[in-house]
Amino acid sequence: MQLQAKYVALALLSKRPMTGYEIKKEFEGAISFFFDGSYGSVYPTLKNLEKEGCIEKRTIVQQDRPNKNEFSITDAGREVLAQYFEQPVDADSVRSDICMRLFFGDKAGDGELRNWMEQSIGQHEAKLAKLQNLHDAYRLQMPKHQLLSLTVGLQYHKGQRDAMLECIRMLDSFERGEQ
Amino acid sequence: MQLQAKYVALALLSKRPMTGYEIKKEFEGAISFFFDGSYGSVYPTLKNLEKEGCIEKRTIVQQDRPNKNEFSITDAGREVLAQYFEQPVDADSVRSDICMRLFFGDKAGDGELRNWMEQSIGQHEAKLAKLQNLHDAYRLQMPKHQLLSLTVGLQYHKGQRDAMLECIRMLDSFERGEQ
DNA sequence: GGCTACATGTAATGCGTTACATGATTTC
DNA sequence: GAAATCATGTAACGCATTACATGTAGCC
Repeated sequence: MQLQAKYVALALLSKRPMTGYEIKKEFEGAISFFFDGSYGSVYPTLKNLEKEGCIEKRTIVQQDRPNKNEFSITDAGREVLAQYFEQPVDADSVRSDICMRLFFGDKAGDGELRNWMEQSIGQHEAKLAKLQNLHDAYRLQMPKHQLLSLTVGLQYHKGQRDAMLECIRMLDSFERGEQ
Repeated sequence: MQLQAKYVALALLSKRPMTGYEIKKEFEGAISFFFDGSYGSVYPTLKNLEKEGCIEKRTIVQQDRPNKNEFSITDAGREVLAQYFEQPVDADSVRSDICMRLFFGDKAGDGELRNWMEQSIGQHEAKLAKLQNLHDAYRLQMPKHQLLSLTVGLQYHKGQRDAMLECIRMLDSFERGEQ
């Protein structure tokens, strides 16, 4: 059983009822470290979950804004979520373009390799800043397990940024002929 | 342009001609850190690449073994690969079941959380051992950029393992009431 | 006047997974 | 005798992505 939008949505709805729009917002916060999904995955996922009886829709009419569809989890949904948590932990899956480029970058010059690594460093630092903000802003109200998850995310981006910096140093030393 | 089986296969074939079976083997080695794919993705991918003129098939008849289909990259394929490398670096994508469980694990007991983290530690250590073996065995023959990629992979698994250990310590201190 | 936030969805397409299907040879 | 390695593929299905499509309200 792998991590998919379905379970993340269900887990969010187990805290409180939400709209698709709000779920997507959550995907962009602390969750963005371990999962990401677009509207194109959120709405179809909700539709399926509703069809399966895992969630229920309630339409909230608004005059000044577009109407909302608010979903709440059902007992069946809670059961599906519980079954997910009973499964063995699935290994993390990583897809890394930068590593692909490092691995196969024999035809790229050192300048290009360096440029790629700097792009990657920028990406990790942006995410780091985001997670750090969340951490600083909500540390005190956040349930302890959420803090644990954030810790892992912070570690990941720090570790990858540092690994890139280390690689740049390695490149430098290669250039100086210290093979 | 995201990292997909297509580009990994093309990059492997840019080094030397290979069969689908060999490509799958490569997926299980150092590449496994940044990409993974099953036979069900390898063979259809090769078929598509051939249809697009990016690779060429040569059947090698063997008497004692099943026949092989060996693929080599064409100029068109080299061009497609070069275009891939010209794109901006795509951010790494991570999907982490363990972080999902930490984030939403409010209903799980501390024992369960700990058990999950230990599973995760085991997974990272297994990968670590594999990459470390590759590193030790081929460090001297390996091109420098492949070494860089391995460095990043090692860092990742070490970092995640250590983050899990840190989380276990945090759990302990929560338990002792040091909120 | 333009951008952002709010709010929902569909259609086409692509990519990948799992399971199925086969079968010889070599090694323990 | 059993298991692993070599070797190739298909079919069904599921999940996700991208782009499209629409429209208001409030802020700068």
